[in-house]
Amino acid sequence: MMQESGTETKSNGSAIQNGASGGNHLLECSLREVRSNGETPSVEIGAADLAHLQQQQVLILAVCYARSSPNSACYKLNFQISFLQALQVARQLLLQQQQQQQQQQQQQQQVSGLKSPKRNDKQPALQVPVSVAMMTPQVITPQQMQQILQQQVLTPQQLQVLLQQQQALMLQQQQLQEFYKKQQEQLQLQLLQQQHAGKQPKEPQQQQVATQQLAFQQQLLQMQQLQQQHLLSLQRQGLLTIQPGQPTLPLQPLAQGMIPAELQQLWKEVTSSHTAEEAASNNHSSLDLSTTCVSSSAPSKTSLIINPHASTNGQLSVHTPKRESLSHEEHSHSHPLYGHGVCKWPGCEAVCEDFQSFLKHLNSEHALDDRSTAQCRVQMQVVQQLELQLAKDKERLQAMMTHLHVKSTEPKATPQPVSTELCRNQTKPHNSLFSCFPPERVMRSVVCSKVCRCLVLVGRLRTRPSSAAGCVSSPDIAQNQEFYKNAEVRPPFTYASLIRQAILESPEKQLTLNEIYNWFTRMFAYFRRNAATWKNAVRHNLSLHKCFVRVENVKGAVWTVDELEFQKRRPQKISGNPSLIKNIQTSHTYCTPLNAALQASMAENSIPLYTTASMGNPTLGNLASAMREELNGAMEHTNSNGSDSSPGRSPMQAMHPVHVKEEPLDPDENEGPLSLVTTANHSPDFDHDRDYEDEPVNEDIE
DNA sequence: AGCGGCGTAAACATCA
DNA sequence: CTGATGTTTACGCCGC
Repeated sequence: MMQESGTETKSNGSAIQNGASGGNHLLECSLREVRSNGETPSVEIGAADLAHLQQQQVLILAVCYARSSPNSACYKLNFQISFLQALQVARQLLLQQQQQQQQQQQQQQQVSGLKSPKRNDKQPALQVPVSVAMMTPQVITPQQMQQILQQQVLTPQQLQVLLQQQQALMLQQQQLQEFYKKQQEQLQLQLLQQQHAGKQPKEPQQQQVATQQLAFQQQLLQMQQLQQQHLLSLQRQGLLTIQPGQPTLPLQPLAQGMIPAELQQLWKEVTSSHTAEEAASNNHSSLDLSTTCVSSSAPSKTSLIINPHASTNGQLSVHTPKRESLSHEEHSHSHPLYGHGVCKWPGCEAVCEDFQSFLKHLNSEHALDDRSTAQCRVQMQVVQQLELQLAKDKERLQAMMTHLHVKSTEPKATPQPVSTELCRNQTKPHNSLFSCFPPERVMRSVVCSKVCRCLVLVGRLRTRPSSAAGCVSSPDIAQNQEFYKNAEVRPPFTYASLIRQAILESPEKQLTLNEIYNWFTRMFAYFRRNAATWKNAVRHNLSLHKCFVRVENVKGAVWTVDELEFQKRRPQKISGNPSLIKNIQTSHTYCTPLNAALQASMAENSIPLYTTASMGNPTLGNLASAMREELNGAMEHTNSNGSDSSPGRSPMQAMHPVHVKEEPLDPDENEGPLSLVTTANHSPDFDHDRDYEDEPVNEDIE
């Protein structure tokens, strides 16, 4: 996500830069025009002209910005910010210019016929706004980034509203711009006439221009008020957070760059809270993403604050007593973790009668510990995935509309990240394994709870798709299938179970080794790297386990599954963990794979936390929330050593008997998860499977 | 602490 | 000789 937004920022920046350079060119040309128009123009005219052109330039920048990459949600808000900043700059320019004009008029009236005094304010008037305007798209301030990040949780409806409002504002702005342009032309004409025709000021015209300027200024004021209302409206909707001490129009922090530490902090803050207050008061704390999240006890909106200097016992020290004294009534209604008398901490839902009790609950139940940290991370991933999902769905919508309304045109071939490319490939026929499922499996999955529904399909990779007419799979099912397909998260299943699944999915219930390889790489993004390692493991498992039988075939050797041996292979005991049993009972099994999946995800991301490589693929919100829910229960049993992110094995084996009882229709279920210990000698190479990349794998076609 | 399951690494053999 | 395939052993981690 960060990479994506960074790219957008970069592209937007270049777009603006182009616009800026174009604006400079325009400015120079206009200057030449003015100069070539006659005699040496007066400085006053030059300054006014410059200011005018600067304003135009700023507006051009905003328009260029607006049209640079219209697909991105980030972009829209980014543009909103830049647009308003540009407007602010334009307004300042206008006021400045009007002051100059007023001075000029006064001087002309008072000292008629005299040459205007030279001013040296030409350079500042030229340079400062331009530099500010050019800086705007290049340097994303922390506040902007926060707004951008927060904005990414918008619903499509909100985005639509935002876009409409933005367009309305742009329309008004354009009208104002035209009006102002005309006015400026008049003014120029008038001044030139004054210069050429003599030293007699023409009062009526000047008064008319002054009146127009006044009207324009009022209009601009209204415009600004409208924008402020717009911002307030956004703020009210929770789309924007404006710091109390900050001007409504975020002009001031333009010169601030975004150092990585700030980005990290912002990311954490945004993903853990909905306010920028703490960012303002804690912007000194640079931090590492590997540090743990801290559950805040502050009564402010901020629920999670990252501060490496904070004490690690959960008693947060970052919030000030002053903030503590903020009215609870004000925050109780907007605390993201409290609503309707229920703690909104993911998976908690503890009933808190009032805000005070909620705070107590928050401090006691959600203090800094392994569980809260893990939940925080999961929440971050959830947000991340939702953002990606939103972007993907928007792209889909665009493609659908394009397809339905512009049938003849070819779909745009926009450059996509590898992950997105893979996602698109899923729609190809040979990758339709997960898009269609036998109806009975779909029905069975519907019976399960939300949590389990994700896991059933994630865990037991589906069999062949039925005919096209039988494709009744719901979107979330297909999406769930796509999770491991796209996210480089280690699947929570053993090699043996995966091999078995691959073989059983084949029409002949037999696969060659290479076909097994291909199945792995096709179904799991995780297995598209470190091929030597996992392929060795596959071979090792095939040889090791008696359940895999090598059969000499005409085409060579194929591998089959001895189901009896496979069932015999695992010890079947359900012991110990009461909460595990509870989980099994309450969730109709299949939940432990989720736990393992979650932990796998965490382990995967704990080293390069939230890299695009590991998380840069869309996945399901429900899976993520399921992971959260599962974590709430599962984390209770993990040891308290936070440094150990290796999942250990969830007791899938223990669940097996229960599962068989509850779902007798399904003989193939999950087994023990893959050991998710991330070994240190994992080579960082990206050894993509050649088979996967070179040939359109389709073992299903016999 | 020991056991068993599992993943990983590696050595080795066989074969095309 | 090389690479794919298959077998085996060793080791460490983890849960029980």
